[in-house]
Amino acid sequence: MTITDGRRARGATSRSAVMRHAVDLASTDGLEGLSIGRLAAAASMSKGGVVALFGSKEQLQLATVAAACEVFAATVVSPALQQPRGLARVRSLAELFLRYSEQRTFAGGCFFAAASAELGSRPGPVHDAVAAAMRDWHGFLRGSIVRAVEAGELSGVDPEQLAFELTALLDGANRMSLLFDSAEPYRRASVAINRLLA
Amino acid sequence: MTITDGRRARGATSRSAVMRHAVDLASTDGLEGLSIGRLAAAASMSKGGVVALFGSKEQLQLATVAAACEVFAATVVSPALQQPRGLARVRSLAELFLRYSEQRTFAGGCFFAAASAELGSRPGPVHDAVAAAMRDWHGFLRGSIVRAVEAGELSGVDPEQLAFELTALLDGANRMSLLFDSAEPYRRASVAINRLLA
DNA sequence: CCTACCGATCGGTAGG
DNA sequence: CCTACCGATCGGTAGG
Repeated sequence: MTITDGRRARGATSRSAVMRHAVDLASTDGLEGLSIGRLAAAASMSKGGVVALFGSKEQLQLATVAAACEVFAATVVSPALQQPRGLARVRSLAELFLRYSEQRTFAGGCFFAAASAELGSRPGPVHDAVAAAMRDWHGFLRGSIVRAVEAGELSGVDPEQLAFELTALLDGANRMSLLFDSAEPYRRASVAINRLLA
Repeated sequence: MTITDGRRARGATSRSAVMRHAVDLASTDGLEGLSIGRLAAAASMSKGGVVALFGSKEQLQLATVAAACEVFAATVVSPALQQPRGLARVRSLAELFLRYSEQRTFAGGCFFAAASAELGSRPGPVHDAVAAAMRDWHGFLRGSIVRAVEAGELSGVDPEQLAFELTALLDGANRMSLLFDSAEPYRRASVAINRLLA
């Protein structure tokens, strides 16, 4: 027996439409700066409508983090899966991340860099969701490095240590590019990463 | 002829007392989240009093950035000047930065990491003040590296490139330690920095 | 999904 | 430095 609930289908469509605005607003103004009123205005909707869709600001923030995860997965992780396991995939992940940041997939640069800086020292469910997303990403990167080590393409390497250094360089390039409005940090990061993966 | 303006002297004392609270609030809640009302409450003062001392929120933010610069200079830069020019000073700067972050000199970790992430994509005088502070710090680090190269203590090194990599590792350690509430990133950063400076 | 409304807080001003 | 106040906006509720 199929339930044909038109309201639920419309709700899902509305949610994803509003979500696009939410992710953009949060990437520039932060998850705390993402207000229900301004989001409603951006989505040409009433405040009550946004509240009806998401319930509370915290749930809106959690939905926004989840939506950003999907964008990140589609932009960085999925394309890298087209590459064979091992060093090629590690290189691909680094390059795709730099492109994702440089092309300003999110208006305010890497969504997770902004979110983790904003929530780094404030406990709560939203902090935990951001930390979990970062853990997933680090874990995926580290796993990819492990494959490269197993294949003998990287020798004398501690995967955890290399994962730390790669993410530091990727995030550093994102931050400095935003702060100084320059593309040079991306080239600096590439140079360092190529040396680490040589 | 000496001007003895008791009000001005009292104003300066009050300002620096309020400033200490402002820097702490901004390091956890961000420069935008630093509200005049909560700062007044933290300093046991009326809102009007805070406004009288600083004039506007933007001027309060600028004063807060300046105060954070002084703390950073006293905690990281000045002690490093005790070391002789060259590689010893570069090592000292890196170690002092990691200690400054790990000891939570600011409640929310490195003040400038938080501020630059928050204001990275929002133009204005406060953004410019933060960017200028970061530029000074990078310039000092790069200059210290140049001395080490000139002294023959670092060979085959591009100072600009090395400065980028060091700051990426230092900021990366700060961010990951805050996000995951762990001291491990500091050890990872030390390992990488020791290799770069070997 | 809407309108209408709630109490709280925002940055800032007036006047002393 | 204070009190008293301004209009705007905040997150959220009520009722439909």
